[in-house]
Amino acid sequence: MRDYAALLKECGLKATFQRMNMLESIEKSGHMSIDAIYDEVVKIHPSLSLATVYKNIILMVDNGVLIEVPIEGKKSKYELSKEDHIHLVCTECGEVEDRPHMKETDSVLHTLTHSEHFKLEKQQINLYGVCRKCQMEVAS
Amino acid sequence: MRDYAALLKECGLKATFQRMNMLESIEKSGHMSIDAIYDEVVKIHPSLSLATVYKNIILMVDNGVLIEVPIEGKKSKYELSKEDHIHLVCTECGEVEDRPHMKETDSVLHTLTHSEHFKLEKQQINLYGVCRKCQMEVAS
DNA sequence: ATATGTGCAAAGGGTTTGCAGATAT
DNA sequence: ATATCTGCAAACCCTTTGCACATAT
Repeated sequence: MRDYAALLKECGLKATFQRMNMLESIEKSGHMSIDAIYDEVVKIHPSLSLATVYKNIILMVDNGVLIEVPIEGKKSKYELSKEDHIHLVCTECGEVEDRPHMKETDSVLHTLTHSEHFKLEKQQINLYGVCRKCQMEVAS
Repeated sequence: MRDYAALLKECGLKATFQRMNMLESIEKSGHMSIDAIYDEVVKIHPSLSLATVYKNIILMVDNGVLIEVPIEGKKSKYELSKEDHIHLVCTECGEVEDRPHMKETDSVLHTLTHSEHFKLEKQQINLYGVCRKCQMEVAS
């Protein structure tokens, strides 16, 4: 659990309770949609407005505090910024899990983009499939 | 240029002019948003409805004729189904280019998911950055 | 003290839906 | 001939915006 207040202030954003609670929920869950964030934080802040959540998501993505994870056929989820990693997206339950980004893959992709004269800024690897838990549930 | 009529009939979809023109536009362009598809096809079919485009996109994605390419901060684009490949997404002009999927990467990802007991269905590698053309324009 | 942020309500835009007429098979 | 598809218009979100009040610094 990080120092959310410091994280926000570094970007010139005020450390409001709304924002800190949003970050805490997101970090705890890992990856959340905007609705899920609102549902979670409104429990603590009954006066929270969905508009505030939208505004803050945009601000925090623009400032690099959050990362958007676009997902096929669904709404984007958001996660705290961290070093490159791979997403395992379960097509059954919708859960997203992180896995360490692998050096072999990384170097291959850098070589590819370098030879293309493509100025690589960010990579996003999403693997879609059925997670262990959902496989077991189907079996039972 | 494929046989769009056959492609559609294989899925049990009727080969209408609207659908075939959509597929032709998408294949020609490579990757298109829904709006772009509508703008292109309505030139040929002035009576085309945006609702028809939406309905057909959903149908063709569900039937595996099209693939959705979700993109950070933007609306999804759609491409014809083809074997796995990498997307280079230009953050300046928004263009998406395909690159062959690399065997090294592929085997690493399969190893990873296998060891996780994650039943891999589909992989999606998006590399965001500035394409060659946009780099040159900034320079000039 | 003041620039920012929040909440509300309204506006805006994208997407979906229902239905009657048209079309592919 | 008939199941499917299209186009239209309305409905339905989700998301954004403007503004007055509240809050962090």
